[in-house]
Amino acid sequence: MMRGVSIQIHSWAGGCTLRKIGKIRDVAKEAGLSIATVSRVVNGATNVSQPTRERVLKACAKLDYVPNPAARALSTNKSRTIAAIIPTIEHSVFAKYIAAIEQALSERNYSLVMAISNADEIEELKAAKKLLGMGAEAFILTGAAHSDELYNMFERRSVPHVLTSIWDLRNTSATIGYDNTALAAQAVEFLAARGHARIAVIHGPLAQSDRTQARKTGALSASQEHPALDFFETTLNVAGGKHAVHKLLRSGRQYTAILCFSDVLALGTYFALAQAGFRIPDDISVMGFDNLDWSEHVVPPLTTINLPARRMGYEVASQLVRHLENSEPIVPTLLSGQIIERRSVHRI
Amino acid sequence: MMRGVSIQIHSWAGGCTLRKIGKIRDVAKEAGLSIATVSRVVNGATNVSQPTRERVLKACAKLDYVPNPAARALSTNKSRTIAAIIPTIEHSVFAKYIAAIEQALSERNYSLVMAISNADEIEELKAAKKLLGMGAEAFILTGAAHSDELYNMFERRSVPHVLTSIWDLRNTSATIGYDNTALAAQAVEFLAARGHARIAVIHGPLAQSDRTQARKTGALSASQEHPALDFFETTLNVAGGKHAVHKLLRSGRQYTAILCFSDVLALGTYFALAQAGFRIPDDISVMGFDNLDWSEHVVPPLTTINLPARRMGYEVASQLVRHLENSEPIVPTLLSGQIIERRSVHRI
DNA sequence: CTGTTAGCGCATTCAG
DNA sequence: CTGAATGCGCTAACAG
Repeated sequence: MMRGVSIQIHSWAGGCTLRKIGKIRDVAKEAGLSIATVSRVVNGATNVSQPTRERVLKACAKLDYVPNPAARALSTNKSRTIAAIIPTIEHSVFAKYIAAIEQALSERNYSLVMAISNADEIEELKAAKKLLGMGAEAFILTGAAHSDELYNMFERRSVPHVLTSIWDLRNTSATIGYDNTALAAQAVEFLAARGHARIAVIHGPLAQSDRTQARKTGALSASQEHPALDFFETTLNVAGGKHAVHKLLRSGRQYTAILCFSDVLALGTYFALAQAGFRIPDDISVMGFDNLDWSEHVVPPLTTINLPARRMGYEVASQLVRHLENSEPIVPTLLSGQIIERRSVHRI
Repeated sequence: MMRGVSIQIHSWAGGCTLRKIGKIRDVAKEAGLSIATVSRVVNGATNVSQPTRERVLKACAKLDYVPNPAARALSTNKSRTIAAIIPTIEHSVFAKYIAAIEQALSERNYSLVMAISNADEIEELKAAKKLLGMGAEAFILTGAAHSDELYNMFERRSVPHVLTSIWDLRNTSATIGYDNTALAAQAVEFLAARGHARIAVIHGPLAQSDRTQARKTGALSASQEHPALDFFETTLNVAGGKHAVHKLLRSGRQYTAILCFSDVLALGTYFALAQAGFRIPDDISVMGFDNLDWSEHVVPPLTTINLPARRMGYEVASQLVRHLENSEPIVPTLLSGQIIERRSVHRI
């Protein structure tokens, strides 16, 4: 191993005086104190006299001292790193959610390592192993459907983890999220209350998402024969929404409303309907799920269900940090979503 | 410090036999070999006999051995962590880009730590310091506009970094991206070639984005009085696109085409135009920038400029890893974007 | 091919 | 309030 030799091949680094970046020992020498004292002030211990503290701080500044995170992690057995595994980050509510987690973690001086599982349990397991092997202290997962091996690994190593985007007390892992079942039921009731008796429901792949499954269950529980519900499964993107509408139109059945289990699908629905010459909400009502930032700006503004994505990210991150730092238990938390009534649903 | 004591308060962890997770010494003991040998096979050294290797592997499996990343990082002075700072992750091409980086890094057993700067140099600097203090070995930035202090920090510590989403050889830092100026010029030429003589250009905040500035420069350079260009600055989201169109309509000038410097703005444009009773492209043409995944599914399908976001993410990640591992230089790379002609632009 | 050993940089006892 | 000494778990010389 070449110790102390730093190779430098960046053309942009030429011509500058590169003082050596200080380690804790250098700072101690510079300040004429011991490394223990330096460590104390750097870590905010209170048992250091004010003059000493200032001497150390000055030395730190002079040497541009940044504690080596690996050494610190090795010594404390804490990496200050939390992992999040999400099914996808593109065109979805997850971007919002991840942004919130990142921010909350950042404020607490933690870092986020992220992996994308593509809604695949095997990929997820692989990612989790890698993340663990990179020092993640805790995991944020989406939904409750994960491989047994993943759960076993967490259990075996006592890795704190929380399940998000769902609300399911049957689960033994801590859960912070919203109740997809109840929310979908509310959506159906909302539509029924406005006189819709035959509703087409467009949703993403059931096999890949227990959130979608929960929503379907909820919709079904709210209908009980009335209103009549027909389900159309499709891919979870704008194209999928369009295809589903085409199919639904060809089915020949007369729907007065379309409920989409994602705003992205609703956007596709808007375009397919426009193409087919239907006006929203006069000819047919459309309702979404997610309340993405553009949902209120489509025409007509989309009636949808607001999901507390930001709040969820914030809550998960802060609870996990509290747990890691003070061993506070993770308290299962139900966050509320709500129907945002705009202009895309008509009363019949 | 409490060493070796792992606190466990997860209700879900009860009832399972928690064998102690092995360290390298435990594995060595289990296999009846030295820790050096274990280290060798774990790190894929070739100078280990096959039988020995197998004994080690078996012991690793038995003890569920995962090398401690902090110890490894401390010893090798390498964290296998790369940082990316992006302006935003929501509703944008950055989600796609980050997904690509994550994937490429993941394949090489690196991890990505991400921060969101909200297009603010001060926030960015703060984030970079934190990320550095968390062990990031290299940085991926967006654009070329960064605080001097950030550049100095990188120079002083010899931190490899690459600027992305732009192409600017005047810059001293390595750059991997696309040529916003040229692409915007092409867009204007494309429109001009189809007979558009008066074009409204809608774009996001210039002050926050040198990419937007470059696009404006490019558009201007391609017009030279003809076609006539009017610029409308707005917020970079669907609402912004709508507002800009409202303003542009109120201006009273007759535009035959609207060029949006982002597909997100184009989406807002679609809705504003629909609201105002204009048909695309019969009454007015619309062109975008980004080629987001839904762009081909809006109605009419959006003519736009494809940005190589995925390829860029992949390229940056792999070059950075090669640089870190083999000291290969980062080669400035221009990736090509191209006009995707669909149905939203009319020939006059 | 395998084992012994010396740090990596830091936090934290334990003395003083 | 401050300092000296120990070890976190691992990699990489170096010896055999």
